[in-house]
Amino acid sequence: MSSTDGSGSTFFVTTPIYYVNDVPHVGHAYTTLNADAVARWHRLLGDEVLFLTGTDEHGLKVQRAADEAGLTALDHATATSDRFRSAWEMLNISNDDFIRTTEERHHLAVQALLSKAYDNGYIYADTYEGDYCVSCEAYYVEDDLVDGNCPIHKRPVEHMVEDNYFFKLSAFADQLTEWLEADAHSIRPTGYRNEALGIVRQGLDDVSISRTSISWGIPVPWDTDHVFYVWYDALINYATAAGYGADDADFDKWWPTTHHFLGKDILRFHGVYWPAMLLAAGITDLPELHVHGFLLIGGEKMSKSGGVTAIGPAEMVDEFGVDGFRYAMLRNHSFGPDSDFSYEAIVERFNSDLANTYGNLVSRVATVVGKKCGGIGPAPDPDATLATAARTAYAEAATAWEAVQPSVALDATWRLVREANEYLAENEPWKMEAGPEVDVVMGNALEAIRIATVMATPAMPEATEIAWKRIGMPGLAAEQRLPDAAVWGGYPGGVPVEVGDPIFPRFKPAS
RNA sequence: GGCGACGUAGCUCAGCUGGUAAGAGCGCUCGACUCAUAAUCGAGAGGUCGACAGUUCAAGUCUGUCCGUCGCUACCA
Repeated sequence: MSSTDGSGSTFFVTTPIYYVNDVPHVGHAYTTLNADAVARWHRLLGDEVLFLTGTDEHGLKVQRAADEAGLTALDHATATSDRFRSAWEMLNISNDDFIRTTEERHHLAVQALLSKAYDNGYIYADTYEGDYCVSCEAYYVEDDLVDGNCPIHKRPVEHMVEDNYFFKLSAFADQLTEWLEADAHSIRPTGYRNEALGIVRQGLDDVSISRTSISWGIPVPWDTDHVFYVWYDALINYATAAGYGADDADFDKWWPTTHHFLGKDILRFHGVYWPAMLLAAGITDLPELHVHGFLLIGGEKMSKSGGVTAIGPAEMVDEFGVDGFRYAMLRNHSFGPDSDFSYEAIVERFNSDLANTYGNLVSRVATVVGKKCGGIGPAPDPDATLATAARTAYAEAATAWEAVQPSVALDATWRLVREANEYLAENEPWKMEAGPEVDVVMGNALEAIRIATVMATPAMPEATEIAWKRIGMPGLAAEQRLPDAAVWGGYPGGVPVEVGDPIFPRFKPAS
């Protein structure tokens, strides 16, 4: 199940598929960046990685938005889907696949998977009558309504009577409980696993999974008057991309190593409904979930309905650069709990960690090598004291990445960078005469930079390549293979070191 | 109402199954250095670990109550 031994395991990692009616914001970026960083770490380990993101495009809300815009639902979905695609390109997201739920391959997989559940007796027809909120695309019981309005959108509900297909969620309570209790890695961090257990314990009702009132969806194959309700088509995207129903060998290869990244708001769907659907279809390998909290602004939730201004990733990238933004997002927020997002915190982080500690280290080392070593980076000393720091940093970072704690991993990585700065202060190579003594000091500093740079590539794919070239390393930092590349002594020596402009110029707020 | 999370230095947070004299980064003060991006290095100040009670030889670390903040309770990461 775990795939971090670096021996060519597979690793399938996903983000949620984002609803096309949304505009990409910092929250979407947060989930996606964490998944991306973990995907990149696994590539460093030599794992074969399949990293999936995409867009969720069915449902009445999309259809109505398209009507308003005077477009077909598909054209509208395409236009909005592209906003996510370009946002992820801008953020250097290394997804291997981008799925759209409107794609043929997805329709086939959904129909195949749910047909299987139907054949297995877990889907049945029934009539549903109730008050329906179009915005939610959900029924409400009277107790939930606020003055006859939808409690979320505060708009009138519509009374509807529908023949629906229902998923026998109630049949899976025991299996879900067993899975959650037996597998400590089923849902992490643990708090969210407990929440999922709580949901199951509170009792599971069967859920309606089809609609006759809309056509913008995936037809129910055994009754084409119906389309599947958007959530039940959406979740299946993960299976689609892994090859479900299309390529059994592919599916068998990827599915056992599935890791879903998601925010806590959709824990119910991913931690309860989705595993039950898989079980209903006879798939007993259940995914691992990595659940994170919300980014808060001034302690308040950031969302449309929360009324807090949503911030676009593009403006953050304009301010801090792609890698500055990526690093700050990963380093400032512990993966799991809610945490405060602030511009000031990013500025602090950028200046402290990137400009002062890492960027400045590269600059000062390059300059001294230029002056004392003729611009040629010397080889490190195999027994340098810094070697211990490097070993510790790698061990801690590797553990943290494995546990999906990027902030911890980067903290560990930066300890090595700080120790390199300390090492220089202790040895004062700029005071020495050119010769073997300086060479050893500078070789060690360069080696520390090399190792830290490899370890930082998941967070900063561009800047690390610049640093990699500066210190004269051939190839790409991202092409290195861990753990070997983190072993002390990999810096070859005898290669040219270039001074260049600061990689991260210190940030001065516009004000 | 139900379920849950959180409350540790000015700020953001680490502190696993209880046991060396409570930690890190940032910020602040002082000092050093001058290779470097007004960067770096060192030293220091600063906390009765939300409150109360309990369990224990021993509690941020377990139990209970309370106070405070927040979230979820079908569809916004």
